[in-house]
Amino acid sequence: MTAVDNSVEHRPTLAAVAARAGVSASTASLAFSGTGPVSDATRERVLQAARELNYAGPDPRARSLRRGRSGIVGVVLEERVRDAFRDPIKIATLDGISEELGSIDAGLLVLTEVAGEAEGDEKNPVTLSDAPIDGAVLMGCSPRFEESIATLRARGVPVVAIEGNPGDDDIVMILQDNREATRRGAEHLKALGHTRVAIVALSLDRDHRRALVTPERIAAGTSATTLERLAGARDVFPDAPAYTGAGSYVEEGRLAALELLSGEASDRPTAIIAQSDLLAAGVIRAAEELGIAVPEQLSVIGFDGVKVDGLWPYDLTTLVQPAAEKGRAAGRAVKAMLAGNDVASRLFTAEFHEGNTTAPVPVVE
Amino acid sequence: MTAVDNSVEHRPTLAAVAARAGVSASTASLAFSGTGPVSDATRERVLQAARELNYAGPDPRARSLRRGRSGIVGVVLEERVRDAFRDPIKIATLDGISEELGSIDAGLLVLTEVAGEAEGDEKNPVTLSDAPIDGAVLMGCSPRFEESIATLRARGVPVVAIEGNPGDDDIVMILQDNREATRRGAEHLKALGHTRVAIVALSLDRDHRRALVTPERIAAGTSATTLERLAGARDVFPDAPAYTGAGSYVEEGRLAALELLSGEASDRPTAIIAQSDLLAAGVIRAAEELGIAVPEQLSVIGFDGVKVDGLWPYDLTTLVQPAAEKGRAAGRAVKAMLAGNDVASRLFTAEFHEGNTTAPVPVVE
DNA sequence: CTGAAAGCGCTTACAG
DNA sequence: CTGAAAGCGCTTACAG
Repeated sequence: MTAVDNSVEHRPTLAAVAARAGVSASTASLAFSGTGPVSDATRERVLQAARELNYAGPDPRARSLRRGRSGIVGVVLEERVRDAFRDPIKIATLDGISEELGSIDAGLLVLTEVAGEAEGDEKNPVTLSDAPIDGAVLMGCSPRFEESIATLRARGVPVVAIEGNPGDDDIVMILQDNREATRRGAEHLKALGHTRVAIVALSLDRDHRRALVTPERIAAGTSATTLERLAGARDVFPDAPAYTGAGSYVEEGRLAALELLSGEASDRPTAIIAQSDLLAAGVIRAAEELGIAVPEQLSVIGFDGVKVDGLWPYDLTTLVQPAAEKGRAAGRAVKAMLAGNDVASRLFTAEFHEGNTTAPVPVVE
Repeated sequence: MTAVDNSVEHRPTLAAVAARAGVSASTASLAFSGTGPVSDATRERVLQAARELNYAGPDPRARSLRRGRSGIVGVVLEERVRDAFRDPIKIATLDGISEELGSIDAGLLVLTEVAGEAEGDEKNPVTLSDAPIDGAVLMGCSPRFEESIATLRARGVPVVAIEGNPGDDDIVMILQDNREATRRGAEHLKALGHTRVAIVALSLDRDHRRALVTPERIAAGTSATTLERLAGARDVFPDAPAYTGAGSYVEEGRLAALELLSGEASDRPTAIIAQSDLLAAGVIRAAEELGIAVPEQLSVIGFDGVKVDGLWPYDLTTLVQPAAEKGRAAGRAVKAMLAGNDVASRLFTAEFHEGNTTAPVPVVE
């Protein structure tokens, strides 16, 4: 393999370009930024000089210092990249943010709250506390949430939180009607005659345990999203047993469903409310394995409205949350805050989608 | 919802902190950076003053200008965020990059080559040509590849390309033995007695067509990865028909396999080589639908070695590529280049994994 | 261990 | 339309 030379050459500066073009630095600057009035002839002379010197344009570092803006918005993930990006909702949200932040969808600095052993590390000084960001979007609530906000606040960086714990702070939030939406889904099941309903839940906290949900676990739960959706389901089915998966994955849904569907046909649930579409897909897989027909013998309902790849021929009954729109709203909120405007929090509504995975409760003969 | 006040306050400066602590700016700077020797008493005085003034630390923008480094590395995607992140290999690679770039896995600026209508846009000046990045990793080859490299080169930004077209430029590359690895997989099938083998391929170009592969399409193909894997399969099975999916998704694999498996049992393929694990998962789904048992009646082999969520009980026979390691290598390469070292390109090897989706060719009775 | 000075490369009022 | 000047906030040799 060829070794490539990467000696750091001396980059030319705007001053050098200006000198060669025979104009002042101010004029050269104007020629590049397109601000202020410059005669075509002069601009051309400057650009020509730049070409000759192989000058690629103003140094963004200097520009940010002078302008007091870097043009970069941080996206703070609560887990490492690999985990965060397995969640299609997070990706859709990220996509929405980037879309709003510039049609070139650029300028997103990915940061994580996974600090810890960062100390003895090499010098990568880009952390929440010293990244050159103009604003930040916090994705999801987490134990470090408060800390992150405090850090950012102290730096004067505007913050928007997506699905944080409401009332955490007087911070701009992008929220979701998790409880109400789940309740709507549950009512759909009720209307179909279901009474034996079980819940496959997301993680209640950072432990990511696979286990039955108990009142103790609920009391200790830290994930607002999980708790809200759980409450919504139990608004309609107060006694529905719930089992948490170790994450929002098909395989976790499958494992949870295998637990919940293990009983006799006569007393196993006739419907399962999953807290995400991926979990719901796993529930369907488990049902297939056990020879339980969906939706004839088991109704399944999800949450998210993402197209689960490979789920065909099922069209999942679910609550479609406007993930990309939430991202765009977050992006817009950051922009507005940067413009110095007051910004209000927003509550989004998930829409019920009736697919082909729910049906009337089977008649017992 | 409450509106939050975000008036941009006047942030204190290091100079203000120094003044309050009764020391020079130099000393205050030292107190924060931990470089140079400062007496404990002095440092404490500085930090105290900072606390009193609510100073959160040196401004990263000024620091980058002075140091000539921003601490940020750009990751250039060839498509928009939402598409790039549906590929588990890209995510694993990204994770490897971020891991290497700092254990806090921070400092990754996501950029895309999707320019186009960026002109009339609001001022988000963060593009490939003016992002404050110290280095860049190009993820995947693309038509704009050359252009991106040129832009970055002109700026003096060190570039590492993952799976670009080799020989594109004298650029540092992280490559993969796509052809040889696929050939190894094909030879495994041959050893099992298979002769009627078909290929489900990734996209050949940006068209993302679902169609049979023809010599013309190969000649016009721009995706090195697809072409290399195709060549590897045909090294062993020169006449194997190939069908391209519109992307690396389970559903695309399913559709392609439905085409390829449509014939009579007596002349349909007994084995399918898929160019990604997601495609392979789709092939398995299609086989299930058609009542073709895997691996008894159809052997399926993938590429990537990602755990496809929800594929249980299948353990896919595949070529495991070291995606995270490739990312780490890219990260390390960028770091080395920033340190002024010469860096060589690297070629990675995918390892054959024999799962339970391949078996001897069925006996025809 | 501490301070005075220079300067990173640009942009932006301000004059003309 | 163009230029001279100041300064964004910091860090880094260099002296002491």
